[in-house]
Amino acid sequence: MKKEVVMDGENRGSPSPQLSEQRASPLYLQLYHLLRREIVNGNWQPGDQLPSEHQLVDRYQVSRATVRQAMQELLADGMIERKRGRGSFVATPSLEQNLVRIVSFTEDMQRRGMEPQTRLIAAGLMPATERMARKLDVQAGEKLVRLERLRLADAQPMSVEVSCLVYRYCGGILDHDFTRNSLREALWQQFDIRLSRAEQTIHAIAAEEEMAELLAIEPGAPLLYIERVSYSDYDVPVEYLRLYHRGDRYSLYNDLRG
Amino acid sequence: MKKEVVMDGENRGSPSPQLSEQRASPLYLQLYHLLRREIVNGNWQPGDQLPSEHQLVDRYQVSRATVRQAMQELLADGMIERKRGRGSFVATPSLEQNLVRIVSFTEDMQRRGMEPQTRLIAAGLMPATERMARKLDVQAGEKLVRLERLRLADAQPMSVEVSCLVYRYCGGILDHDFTRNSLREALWQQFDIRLSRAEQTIHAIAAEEEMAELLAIEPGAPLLYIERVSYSDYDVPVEYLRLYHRGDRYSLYNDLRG
DNA sequence: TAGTGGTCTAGACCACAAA
DNA sequence: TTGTGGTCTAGACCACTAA
Repeated sequence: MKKEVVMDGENRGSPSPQLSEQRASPLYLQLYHLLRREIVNGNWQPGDQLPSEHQLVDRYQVSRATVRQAMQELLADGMIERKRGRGSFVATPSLEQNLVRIVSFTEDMQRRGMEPQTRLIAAGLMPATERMARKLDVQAGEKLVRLERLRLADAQPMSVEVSCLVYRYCGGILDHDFTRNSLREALWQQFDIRLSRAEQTIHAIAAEEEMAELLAIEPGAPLLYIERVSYSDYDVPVEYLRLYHRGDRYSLYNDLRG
Repeated sequence: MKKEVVMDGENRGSPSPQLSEQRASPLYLQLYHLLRREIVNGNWQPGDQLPSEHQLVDRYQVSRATVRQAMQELLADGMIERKRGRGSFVATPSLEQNLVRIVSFTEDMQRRGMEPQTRLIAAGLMPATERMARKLDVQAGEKLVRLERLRLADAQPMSVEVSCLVYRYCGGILDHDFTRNSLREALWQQFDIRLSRAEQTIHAIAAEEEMAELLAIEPGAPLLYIERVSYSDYDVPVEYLRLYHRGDRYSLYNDLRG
């Protein structure tokens, strides 16, 4: 860098044309989000080469270490691959990612080479049960939005998703067409709520009669059942989601360290 | 650092008393493994404070960035927590770790606050089936060690583990007492094989009659079924493992990024 | 106030891949 | 030979915690 300005916390020497000088968040995180957006929005496709570290240093006027830290985050997300001597490339999305990132059903099915489709089973309001209230950190009885959708892959039932959202945060969300648009998208665009992280548990359960009928399987057939609580930027629980995946059609994949 | 020696790749100025000067592996990885060992061996207990970055810099004569890189790896493993202004601490093992690291049944159960126990169902040799051969990258019919164990928690059946190992790599392993000692331990001590990573898939299946009997459940009851291939340091597949967990007693947990 | 981890810079040498 | 990412150093300022 050509800056001779001493860093003083207020102004570290006009960081870049595009990274905020207000230091709302660390430079490496700003750069991370900026690059991530290019990938998520599809501006950069799987296999595409990212700008080199050197180019990013030049373009955003930050040090190489800062660029590398941003890249490291993308790597941890599984969004890029890096090859010494060659460069950094947008990763081909893998099945593993649905145990690392929050992935939409549509995206998930496309990776599996299947045609996704959605049917709305039910949409309405309900009071929070004890269990839901605990998970969402609200009072029992608090008004929730309940959304039940059947997901199909290649025209065959794959999963049932039951979403429960805190009404207080996203009242008008029921106006949305959930068979066409993603719930996450709606939360973001209409209510400025970004789901920044989630916690989930994974179980094997037997299908109850009602669920079996929806999924076109025998009652008692095994389901991969996932319970997930998603949190906003401010670490407030926003959604309590239950996923019922057909055991004969759906599985998860991941890597372990030794 | 007080070195005025210029780094030249052969000798970067006698790095430290305890980190190899031969640069067999990067300094930060050596330090990572060194610290990791202290934790895995139980020399440092959950909640214990690790030496500060500054102390590690002094002790091992490396730069702070190198220390931080080692710490970063431990953090990614979920083995430590770091608190600004306080220090780094050995993490209390969480249930999440069995989706991040290879965790022994014993360790897993202790985290769940249960008493682990093992019964040997079968141990012997068998020829590799087509499927196994593919997974282990050997010829179909190649001699494998097969090990079947029933795992109990609080004296109740929890899981069945079926291990298949390439006989060529670890012939004499059957002499081991697998109800008392871990398979990983034996591979390491007797054959110098370290399982450095693994790939797994997670399914929900219905218990077959035989499995149901072992696990003391009804035939058809849901199982969390995991298929795992573990690789050695040299990225050679060593073990093909099948885990059958009782759906009513066992579940997995993990965090997602937004 | 002293000590911790978090962020950032500027610059170096390295191994690796491709032309 | 050039350009890439991988490793490493030395030193700086910051925010946070606890005494």
